[in-house]
Amino acid sequence: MDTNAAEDFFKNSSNFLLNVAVDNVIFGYHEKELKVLLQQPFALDKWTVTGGYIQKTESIAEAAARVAHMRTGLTGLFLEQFQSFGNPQRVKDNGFTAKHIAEVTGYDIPENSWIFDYFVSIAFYTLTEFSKVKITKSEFEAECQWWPVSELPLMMFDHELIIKEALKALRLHIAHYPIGYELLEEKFTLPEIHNLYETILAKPLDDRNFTKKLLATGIITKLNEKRQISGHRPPYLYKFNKEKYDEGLKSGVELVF
Amino acid sequence: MDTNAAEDFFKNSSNFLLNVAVDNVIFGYHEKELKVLLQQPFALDKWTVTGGYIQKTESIAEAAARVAHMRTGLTGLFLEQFQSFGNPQRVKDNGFTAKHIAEVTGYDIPENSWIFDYFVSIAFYTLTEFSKVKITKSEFEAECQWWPVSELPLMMFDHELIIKEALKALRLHIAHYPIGYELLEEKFTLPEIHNLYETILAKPLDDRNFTKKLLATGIITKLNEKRQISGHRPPYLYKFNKEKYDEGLKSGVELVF
DNA sequence: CAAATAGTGTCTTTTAGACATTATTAA
DNA sequence: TTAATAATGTCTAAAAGACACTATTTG
Repeated sequence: MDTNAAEDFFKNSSNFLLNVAVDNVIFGYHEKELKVLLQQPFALDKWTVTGGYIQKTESIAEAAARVAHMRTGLTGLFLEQFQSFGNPQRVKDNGFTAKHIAEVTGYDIPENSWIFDYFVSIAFYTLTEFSKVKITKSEFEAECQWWPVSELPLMMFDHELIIKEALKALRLHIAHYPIGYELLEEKFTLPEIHNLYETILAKPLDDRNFTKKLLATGIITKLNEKRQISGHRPPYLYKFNKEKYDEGLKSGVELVF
Repeated sequence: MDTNAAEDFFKNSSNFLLNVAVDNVIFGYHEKELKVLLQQPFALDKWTVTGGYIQKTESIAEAAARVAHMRTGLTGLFLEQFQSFGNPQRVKDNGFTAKHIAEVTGYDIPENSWIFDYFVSIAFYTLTEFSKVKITKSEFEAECQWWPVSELPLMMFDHELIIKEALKALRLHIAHYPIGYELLEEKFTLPEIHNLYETILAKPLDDRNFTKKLLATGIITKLNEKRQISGHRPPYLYKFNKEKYDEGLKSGVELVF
């Protein structure tokens, strides 16, 4: 998109739905930390979750997948719609004005551009493999990077609330469905998946009871290999039993910790 | 609204958000049956749940409450947002066209009226006292009445799916939060609340275990009165312990049956 | 053999679930 | 005394939760 095309974009929304958009809270797990992918629109000083407008030819789920793909390069993400946010004040921010954006970017944006309208946000969250994500920012973003959910930067609009609610939904989800397939390597150890659960739930889980319950579901299978780690006893590797895992996604697996 | 005002409404959406609306699945409980309030737009032959457009000055929750109040006369309803629905096909229906509506109603509606646009629906459900609802239909509806959820009429758009998903969400909700305050009279008997749970969950619940668990939560209190019913042993009356009930709404009460 | 972490079993308490008899009222 | 429905307790099985020692590797 060149500058003229970009400016046309702000004047004319003809390809997109008005007043409604999607936002994706993209979670990644890395080194015992839960992170979320944030972007900085127009080099403003606040951050937002990744999101985008809905094309007139696509469903809201398709829009969420398309937007997530643009930022991460990943397809086939498991996107879970968890809540919609809408009130006249939610996209008002003193940094998000035509004047300010023009100053920072040089774009000539009409004061009454549709992008400043009341937008209802249909919010999704997803879990992705941190290491496989190839972050691609759009021309409208200054930065796009991972942030630990426990140390978020200053957020624009109601996006801090959106992340909080996404986390709540994720923690509810984890009690009823298997998780981890998108977050761990193909082969992983019990301490690794144990850590993942502890990180997402933000509380310690007794290792004996955790292992007992997880193995009882049958969603993971022990391999005849160990991870090579020096200095102490090497842990066994496991992999997901994809059949049981997918069945659990459909019909539910109680894993209350 | 006179006819001119109505026709202006179809041409000009200026007070409302475009491409996004709210739909309310209003559940009522009556005589051991769970019912849902449906309306018949424009005297067409299909039914929809109650819904409406969002004003530019209100939040989506306020819109849902306003629309529900218009139909039922009730305020302070507990409206629970459970899912949003959006795809380009969802509001296409061969009965829902300018031509057909003009034939049935006499309104002169432009073929390209905004009401035929792609609309994302933010869906809520609520539980109300069947007997206290004073149904008020809008001028755009031929009928508005209760239907048993087990015997729905022919539904327009994706509204049958919306009701199914609302029921799913309600049944999930009932396992984690107290319910019934809006559905029963102030004083009620154990068999009555037992029946309510059986109806919503659509399965029989052992009366001894049901009573044991429900009483253990402390959300209901036994009164020193009995309901006068002739021909057999009269049941004791109970009322909700509003304090415990409200606390349960906030922090959750596990009542898994 | 010391350091570091992996791996595992038992006991207790709580909860869920199955199940049948007695109580009260009006006619 | 019969018909109708209300009220209630016990036993068993399963699950949750607390808890601590042994195993394996490297340096």
